[in-house]
Amino acid sequence: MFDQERQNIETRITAFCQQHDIPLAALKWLPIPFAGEWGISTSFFQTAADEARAGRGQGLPVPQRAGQIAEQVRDFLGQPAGISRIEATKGYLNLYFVTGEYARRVVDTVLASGPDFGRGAAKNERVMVEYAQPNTHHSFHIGHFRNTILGESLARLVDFAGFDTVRASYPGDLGLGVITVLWAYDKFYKGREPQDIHERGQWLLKIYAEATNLLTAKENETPEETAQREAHEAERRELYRKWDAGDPEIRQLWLETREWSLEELRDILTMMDVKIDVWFFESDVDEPSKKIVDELIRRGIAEDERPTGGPVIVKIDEKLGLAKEKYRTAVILRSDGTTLYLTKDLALAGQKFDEFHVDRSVYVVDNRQSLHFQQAFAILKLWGFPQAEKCFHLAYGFVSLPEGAMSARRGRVVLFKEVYDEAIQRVLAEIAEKNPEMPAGQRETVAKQIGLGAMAYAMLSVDNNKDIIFDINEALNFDGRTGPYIQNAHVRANSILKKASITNDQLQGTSPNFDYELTKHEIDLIEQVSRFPAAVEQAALEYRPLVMATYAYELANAFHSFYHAAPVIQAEQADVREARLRLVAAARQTIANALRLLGIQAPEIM
RNA sequence: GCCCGCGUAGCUCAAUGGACAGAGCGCCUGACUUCGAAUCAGUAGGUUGGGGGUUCGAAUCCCUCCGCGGGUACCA
Repeated sequence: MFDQERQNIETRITAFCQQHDIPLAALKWLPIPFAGEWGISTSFFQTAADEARAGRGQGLPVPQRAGQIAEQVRDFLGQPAGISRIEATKGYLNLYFVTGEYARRVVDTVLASGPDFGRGAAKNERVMVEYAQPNTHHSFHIGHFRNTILGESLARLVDFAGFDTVRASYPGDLGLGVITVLWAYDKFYKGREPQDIHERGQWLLKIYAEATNLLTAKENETPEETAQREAHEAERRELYRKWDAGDPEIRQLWLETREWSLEELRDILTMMDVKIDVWFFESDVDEPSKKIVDELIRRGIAEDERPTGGPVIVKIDEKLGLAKEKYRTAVILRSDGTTLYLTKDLALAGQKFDEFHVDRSVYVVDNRQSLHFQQAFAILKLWGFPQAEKCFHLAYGFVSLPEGAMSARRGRVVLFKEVYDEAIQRVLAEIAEKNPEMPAGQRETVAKQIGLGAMAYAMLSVDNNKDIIFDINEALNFDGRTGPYIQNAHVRANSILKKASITNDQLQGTSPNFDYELTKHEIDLIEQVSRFPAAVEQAALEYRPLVMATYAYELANAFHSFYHAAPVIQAEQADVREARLRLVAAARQTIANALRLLGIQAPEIM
């Protein structure tokens, strides 16, 4: 936030080093890691080490020489504008800000920018984020939730950081799993579906588990059972054949049942406030992907082994001249001419580049598919797409249960909707206990905001490449490092401002005066607020919502501490009261912005 | 076999080359006639899986070993 001042000081340090023939290494600036004072810091270890290596050292050990340079620089800089004091210690140079002046500038900037505080400059690059890819004919489970909240948060981050952002969803709507549900529905359950869209989704899941059971060979089957199972299997195969041939009746049934799943998906996305820009279906890229295989064969990238009964393959390692097996050999078309997951992903990527002109493409998909994406990106590169370099698989650890992996086949899944309903119940109970005055009409809305906030934060506050063993009591914890903790900070800030009956216009009208002796808690809070733009930038460039999740907690924590330690409305001096009111407003705004980037709502009361 | 990921406090996790490895939960102490206690302040808890190396400086980078998970030619 104080780039200009930093620039000026950097220029002067560079000049000093040139004068004294010191080979200055690139300056890295960090916040001073000691609470209570506020400033920036850099060190001269690298410079001293470079100097020694070049044989130009003074014969001193590196740490000592670094300390010496730091002291000389301190003396040379004197008292720059906006800096209250400079300290050279243990090879580090610490620059402490004139707190009042910087505090005012931070708070002014936040209040003037409002919801745009922290927004990055336009990057002139288009990013597509692909997430929310559940299979149809199933229900949305807690693993899909991790995927969706991760993708949505990332999309909001890159958008806010200044990228032109396109949100894409790619539901899997074909394959044997889908056909299995169609078969069982048609044979046993036709017309008996529940009307509620979530009940219907769960019902489809039950049918799938049941059908899989019917089609799986058992130990000690009687001959009758075996015959029965084989008859079922033959029916399923026949159904697949008819679907593949485009049988109108089967296609109609397929579209109708697919729509049930999509209705459920859209409803959940609405609850999560996710707005997908582009829908790709696997079935849409099935045919186009076959043409790509032809092209890859023509250009000598793929090898067609079909004449000898084999599939179409790409020997990736060989094509790249790698000795060790890394990408291996990928099959891109079955020997019977039907497509694979990889085939369709090639076609999809082609569409993203050609039709949507994306510069970067991020795939939010679980880490079991890492090899798949490495192969896909390698083939795209061989195919000649320059954007292949900017394709990124955001792999995340899959969500499992204490009793093992979730399995739709076995019906062993934790559904998003079950957890969501439970979350609302728990929040309502909490409200009844903690805030009995809350009007009945508001409770449901607030319960949704808090319940979803807890669920989202539980997913986002863990690094994406870590597996999660889902525990509902952990996910719906409202104390400590959680979504509700951050939301509560927003509510408290809001409550103070409401009680002071101060309007936004009044807040913006005058500039706060922070010329009194600021407490440690005020300085900490202001520092956290000022860090927000950097946190946005880092999270977006590293594709890591976790960075924002961690930041949001630290900001809320600074606010809660401030809240207890520093009276606002009850401040004795009028100027302190005014300044703190504006600081509270700035904190409220920053918390709201941070929550928004995590896909979490910022409630007014709770 | 090979490839990828992970291993940090009792538990769940941060910190990805910088100053003393930080939080939450749990344990124990305190703070509500006070701007909302879904909160705050404090105590205790660590040879960062083992060993070696690079570096002024390593949880972080390199090598090696151990353990766990995932993947590994016609599933997605």
